This record gives sequence, structure tokens and C-alpha cells, in this order.
Amino acid sequence: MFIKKEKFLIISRTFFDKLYLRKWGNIMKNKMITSRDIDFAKWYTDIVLNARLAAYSNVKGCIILEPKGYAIWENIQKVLDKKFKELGHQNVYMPLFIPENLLNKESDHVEGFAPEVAWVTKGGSKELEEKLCVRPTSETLFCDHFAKIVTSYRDLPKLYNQWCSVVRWEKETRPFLRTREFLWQEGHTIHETKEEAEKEAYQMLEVYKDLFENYLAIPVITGQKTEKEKFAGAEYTLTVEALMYNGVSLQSATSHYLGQNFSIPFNIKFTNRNNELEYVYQTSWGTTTRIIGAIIMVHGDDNGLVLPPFIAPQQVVIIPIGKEKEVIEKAKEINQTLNENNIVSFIDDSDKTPGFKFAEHEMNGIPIRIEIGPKDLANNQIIIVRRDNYKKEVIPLDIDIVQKIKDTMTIMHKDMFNKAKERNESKTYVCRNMQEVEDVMKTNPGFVKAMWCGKEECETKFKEIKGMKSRCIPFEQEQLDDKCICCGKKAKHMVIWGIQY
RNA sequence: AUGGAAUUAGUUCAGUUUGGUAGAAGGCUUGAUUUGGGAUCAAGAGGUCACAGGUUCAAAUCCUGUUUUCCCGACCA
Repeated sequence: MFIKKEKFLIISRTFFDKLYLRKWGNIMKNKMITSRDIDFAKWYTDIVLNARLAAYSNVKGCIILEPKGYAIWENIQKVLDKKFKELGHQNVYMPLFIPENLLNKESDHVEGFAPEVAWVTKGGSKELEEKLCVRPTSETLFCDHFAKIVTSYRDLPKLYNQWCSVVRWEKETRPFLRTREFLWQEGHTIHETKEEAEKEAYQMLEVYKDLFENYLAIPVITGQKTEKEKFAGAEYTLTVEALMYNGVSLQSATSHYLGQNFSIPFNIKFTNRNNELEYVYQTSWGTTTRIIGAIIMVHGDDNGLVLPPFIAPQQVVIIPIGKEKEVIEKAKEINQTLNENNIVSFIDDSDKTPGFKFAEHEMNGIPIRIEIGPKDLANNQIIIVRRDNYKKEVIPLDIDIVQKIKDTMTIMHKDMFNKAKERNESKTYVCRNMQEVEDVMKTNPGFVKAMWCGKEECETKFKEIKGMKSRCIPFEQEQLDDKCICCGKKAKHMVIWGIQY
């Protein structure tokens, strides 16, 4: 009986989806994916799979990054790697395995990560003398190495970064957002002074903010994590928080000031300028492939992925209409001009109908589409269409097409950023009591701004409302009230609260 | 954690109640005609029914265990 009801619901939803196929402006709703307003989680996986960003593997929580997904990661890598190097960082590679004793050296750290580490206990058929942890993060490896190579202030700073994958044995997994193995970058630096290390931690947070806002078109809130939410072993954690279309927040990058918490147990000592022995001051910072999930959930729509133009692996698709020689030649000419000017474009001259191609490239999120047909050539023009708002523009052939595309990408980027920012603002609420928080989160979730006294018991109270947590204590503080929203005692900070992925 | 749903063609699913020849759509291939929002016709290829046991003359179908996915929780980037 119950099963039959379920089946009925599925059938009726299919019917509903079909109704959605009606004309919508001059574009058609995509058949392949669920509407994001009907079922956001389903919409998300539909996009991951249909846009061929990733595929499932045979091991839970381990995804296959397909070419289109990996290309986005490569572009993110290019942006960050360049910036890291400009700021004096060097890339290194540490081993995949961490011996148990090494992991155990910093007690908060091991406590934080122990529940989710994967262990190697056998080599071939032989039990290992000491089991090896598959790195969940590499602080311990870096520290062990730093202790060996640093003796003097002249050896400092060491500014290292590594691109690698790490493993955390999560129970519940989701493509990009939470996988058991994920690709990331982890920076590890050691410094002579507290000031220098803290400056580094803040500087790297700005690097991430720049990536999000100027390449991914994702507005973010920067701030500091509370004691409860900080990285296991850090003095404090700085964070970049983004808000998704459905009002759920995503911790998108973090930068930790570790102080001497690791350098003491790992014995990373140096002789300072006053000829005294001192422990180094340390930072670590990272971001992961999860931000591909953020791109999907911030910009995507019911026709598929929408890629920000400055991170898209393919920026322009040229679609010739029909097979006339002049049309094909014009397409090739434009394609070549764009490619020569550092715009990644390609021609889709497959046998599919134009309508199919439009839908296909919209699914894949290609930022700009150029249509060239016989009618256009007769009028000495081409048509360009923006992925983000579907706006068509007729472009005379005698203008500078490269400049036109570059300008369009710049405007698109700004529009995408502003659209996301406006949505964030409409989903950010100032609350003065817990009832308000509950009302707002139950109807239209998002970020809640509220005052907090600094006590963990008040922080924990939020969990009762849909598992909310503090996201950060933002750098941009506002004095909303004198009292803590929860206990009514004197407030210390304004905190951003939310539901997290 | 516990719980619920699912797992059949590259995809979406039917077939399981009541064991008896492996199905549909769409996708793919080939050819022709097409091409400004998911084309039409014709022919063709494609499945160890997730895995491992068990019951049976006979298992996609019944039983047991496991895998992976989704939902609900707890944890985390």
C-alpha cells in the first residue's frame, strides 16, 4: 500500500516535470534535470552527473572526476598556484602515510581527526609493526620535517604548499561536498615571530577571498571561527563562508594560525636574533574540490551548470547553423581569432540539431554561445547569448569580436556576483531572540546574524534548530544588541549562524 | 549510529505480490532526408537482472549476508 503511494508520487512528479517543458521565455526547460525548487538535492546530483563533472565509483564516497570537472579544478589550481608563488611559497610533496606515533604527537589534533582516519595495517600479507594512517591533513608530516631542517632564524620563514589528495572516512558522503578522498591544497608555513605568522594567516585568507570573488563570482563572508568550530590544534581559524541557493552555507576555505601548538610537541626550534632558542610560529591553510560544489550551487539553474567566465575551461561555444560553406568558414575564422587572443572557444559542428546543441552546452555551463547562420551572414552579423541570463545580442561583424567577448565576460562576472550577493542579502536575517531564529530557518533558511556572549552552551543551543552552527565571527562587526541572543547576558560578538554542508 | 527507500541495457524505469523464453522508452551505430530551442524514417547493436551464498526440477522474482546510491539523523572541508 505504502509502496504504491510512493510510486504514484513518482509518476505524478514526472508528469509535473513534463508540464515544465512549456516554453519559458524563448528557452526550454531542460528535460534531464529536476527543478532546483522542487528538490534541491536531486537537482544538485543531476547536474553533477549530466554535466559530466563527476561519476560515482565502486567505493563509497570516492568520486571519479571526469574531464569537465577536473578541468575546473585545474583552472582553480592555476589561479591559486600563481598567487601562492608570487607571495613566495614553494610547492613540495609529502608522503601519503603518517606513522601512528607521529599523528599522536599533538593531542588536540589527534583527537579531532582520529574518528575519521583510514589505517593501513598490512603490507602484502604481513601485519605492519606500526600501522600507517592515510593522511587526513599533513601538519604532522610537515612539522616532523621542519624540525629537521630549521636551526636558525636565517632558515625562516619556510613557505610550503602541497597539492594532493587526503582521506577522511566520512559516514555520509555527497559528490564534491563531502567525499572520503578529496583533492586539495594545503599550505604550511613557519615563521620567526607571532606577528609574521599571523600576517601570513590573514594574507592567505585574502587570497582565497580573491579567488572566490574575482574568479568564481561567489560573494563570501570572512571571519574567525569560534573556539568550538576551530581547527583541531589551531590557536584560531579564519574562514571563508559562502551561502548556497538553498540557504545552506559552505565553509569554503580556511586559514589557521597554529602559534606554537605544533612546534613545541614536534620540537621545531631555532636560534633567534638574540641568540636564544625559540619555537617557530606556524600557519596552515587550505581549500578543496568542494568549491566545485559551491560553483554549482551558487550559479547553477534549472537548465544546468552556469560557469563563471573566468574559471570556465571552455568559455565560448560557436554553433554554426546549417552546413553552408560560408557559415562554417566564418565560424572557423571567429574561433581562431578568439583562441589567438586567449579566449578558450570551440566550434560544435556535430550533426545534432541546433536546439540540441543549445541545451547541451547550457547543461555544461559554457558562459557564452555564438550562433552563426545564413541569415546572420546575409545581414553581416552574429548572435551571442549569455548563459547566465539567456540574453541574446546581435553583433555586427565589423566590430572587434575579441573585445566584445571580453567585455561580455566582465559584465557577466559582475552580474553573476551581484545576483548571488543580492540573494545572500535577502537570505540574511538579523535575529534578536531564538524564536525569530526558528521561524526564519523553518521557512526560508540562510545566514542569521545575532549577538553572542561567547559561551559554548549558548552556541550549542542553536543545534536544536535544524542543526545550526556558528559559521564565523565576521570581521565586519555590527552592534545589533547588548545582550546575547540566547542567555541575555552581555554580548561579546556578532556571529553569523547557519546550516552547513 | 539507528532507521527508511532503491540497486535490471551506457540512461530512466517496467517486470518481483503469484518462481517458468529478458522488456519499454529514450540513448547509441549505419544510411537517407533535415538543421535559428532537445528532428524524421529505416535497419542494427547492446543485459552474468549489483555481489556472494542458500532454497528449488527451475530464481531478476523467495531466504540470508554484503556493496553502492538517495532520504532522515550524528561527525566533518
